[in-house]
Amino acid sequence: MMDKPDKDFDTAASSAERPTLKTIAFMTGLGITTVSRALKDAPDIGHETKERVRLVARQIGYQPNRAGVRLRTGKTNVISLVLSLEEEIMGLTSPLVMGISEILAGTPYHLVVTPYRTANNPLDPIRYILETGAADGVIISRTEPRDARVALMMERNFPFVTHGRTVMGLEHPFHDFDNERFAYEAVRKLAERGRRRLMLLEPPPHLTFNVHMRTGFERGVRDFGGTIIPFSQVNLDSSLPDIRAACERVMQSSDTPDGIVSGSGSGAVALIAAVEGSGRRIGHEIDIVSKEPSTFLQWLRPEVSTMREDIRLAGRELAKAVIGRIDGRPASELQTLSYPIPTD
Amino acid sequence: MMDKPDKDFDTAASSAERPTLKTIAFMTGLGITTVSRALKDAPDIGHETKERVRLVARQIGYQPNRAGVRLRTGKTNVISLVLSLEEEIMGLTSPLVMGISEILAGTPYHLVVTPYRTANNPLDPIRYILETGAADGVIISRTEPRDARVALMMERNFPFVTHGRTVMGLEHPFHDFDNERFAYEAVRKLAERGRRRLMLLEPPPHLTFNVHMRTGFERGVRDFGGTIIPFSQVNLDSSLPDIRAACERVMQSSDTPDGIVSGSGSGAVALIAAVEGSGRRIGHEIDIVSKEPSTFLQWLRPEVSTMREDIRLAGRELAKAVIGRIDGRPASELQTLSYPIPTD
DNA sequence: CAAACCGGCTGTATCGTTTCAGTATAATCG
DNA sequence: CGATTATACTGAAACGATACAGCCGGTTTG
Repeated sequence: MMDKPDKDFDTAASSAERPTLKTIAFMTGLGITTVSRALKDAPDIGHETKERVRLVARQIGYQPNRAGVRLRTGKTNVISLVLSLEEEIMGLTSPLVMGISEILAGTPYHLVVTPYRTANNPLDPIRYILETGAADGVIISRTEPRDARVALMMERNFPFVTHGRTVMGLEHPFHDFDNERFAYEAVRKLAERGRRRLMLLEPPPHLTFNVHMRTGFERGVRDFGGTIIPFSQVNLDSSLPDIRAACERVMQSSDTPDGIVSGSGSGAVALIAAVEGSGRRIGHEIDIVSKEPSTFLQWLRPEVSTMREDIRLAGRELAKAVIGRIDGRPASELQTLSYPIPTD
Repeated sequence: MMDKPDKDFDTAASSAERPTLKTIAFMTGLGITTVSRALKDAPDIGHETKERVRLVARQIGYQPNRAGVRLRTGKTNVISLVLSLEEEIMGLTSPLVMGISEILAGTPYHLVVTPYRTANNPLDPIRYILETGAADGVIISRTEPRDARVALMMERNFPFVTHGRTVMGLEHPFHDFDNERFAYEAVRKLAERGRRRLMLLEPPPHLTFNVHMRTGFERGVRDFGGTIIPFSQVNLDSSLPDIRAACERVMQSSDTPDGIVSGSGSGAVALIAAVEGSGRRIGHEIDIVSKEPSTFLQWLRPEVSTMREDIRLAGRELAKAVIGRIDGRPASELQTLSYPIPTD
């Protein structure tokens, strides 16, 4: 039967097993406590001892057991990226994840993706994280002006950062793209081409950047002249076929635009299809300015004027901000804005 | 100074703190062990007792402490998605992550994104996970025919799934898109339009699906007739400007194609730009067939024939496969293929 | 009728780490 | 010189969960 496994020769120095503090303690002849404190550079450990411990630790490739640390201290070394499962529509998740990962790679933090269905309460994942202590910090997007998630995490004093700003008189870390500027510059471009009847494919109304983009748009129209063609039946969250259909309807109405601003690259695709479907040619009867995440439009429709939003950068900034917050830096130092990048 | 925190009224039943087994044990009057075993539906616990425990647990919203479980059992409840930081190029990370999350949402598993730089050894993240026991299962992509990561994980008998197949006589879980079929059908389409001088923008040579796609392409050319215009200076990993430049060169040479197959949507964009830049019109002097991840091309260049690859589905299949493997199901049951989706 | 068995429950040890409250030795002080 | 203090180190307890080896009262068995 020979069932008894010949374990427990692991008094300390076994080689196959993963090294722990105990292993180092045995090898150096020190106590576990001493090793622990030496590795954290505590002031009450002798200099030479620290050196010795560090050397051994490096040699045997010691890495603290995450479960042990987490159980004892509550520190998870996890950053949670909270995403709507439907977010894909905008396809901006890839670069965001990459940007975050890039920063986290140099830290002990792991990135955990925590999804939720927009149908459900977006507070659910936040509650989960708060209640179970699943992460040390959270990154959220689709930020609303009065965002319940922000309120909740502020109240609990939990480190987080938002992709997008809020309007609730609470100081918290954020990174945002200057959508107001984008829209303003977009209108300027259209005006320069003599366009006067302007239309905006806007962000979903409940999200903060809806206000920003519309503000920029309206300010542009005011400053550069023109009229606004309403187009609020659809928004950037609408399906592309819906956007296309809505745009086709407008193009067949009596009140048609000669300039369109699109808040996203994929939205622009639908608009282009609709516009061209109506027999109009971009650059001739009508102009379009779009935000472009990658390099698509620029090549397929050079007539469409674009400005880039660097989402990977956003990821990096967001990661730096949460970590900053976890490290106790004040929120006011962790608020950054990025600007439209010209794509000539 | 009133510094002493009034903790430790937590003998068991405190309400603010997160409930543990101890809490339930106190409330039910049972031992901690009993509660633990009752919740796992162990056979040696009375029926009524189980009911009682379950009821209380549900009432107070008990959730096992992950660190506790992990420390004791080694079970992490983590699935690690190992990604190249440069993978973004193909932009397929979003839907992949969404698909995986969708499945994981119904399980205790969390999704951790583990990045690496392609410059470094792709084995690094695998070694890290293996050595630190950072996950219960791994999902890898950019699979090679003789993939060292696969060999390593098989040897250690560690649960994983590959996005793409290998050719090393080892039976392991995978999900793959039938790129051979895709290329074959692509050639068929071109042939139907009378195209005879065919060119393929192929996957990176070291990845398995390079072989698949080329096999399908070559089989198609053989079956439907035509000649192959070599185009191996660039591949799907090349930058779009590089692809464009290479394609422009070909279009100016004496040996020009009249039909092109593109292994990716973004690659197609570069090809289109080059082709049109050379004065040729798609659908007239030349035809292009492309794989399309989203709905872009179809609308901007309806002349380009496309077939969709459902990456979100891939994410779902991959997630199901790792979990299956973790649950001990044989690899042979966890191998799936998905097929090109016509985009009419 | 003692022995074996069974159902249902529980105490203890353990995973790896950190915190707390020390201890031992040597140096400093009045 | 005894008492204080600093320096360098250490054992025990705890975080929450699970595996293991019991325990106890009652029934079956030979």
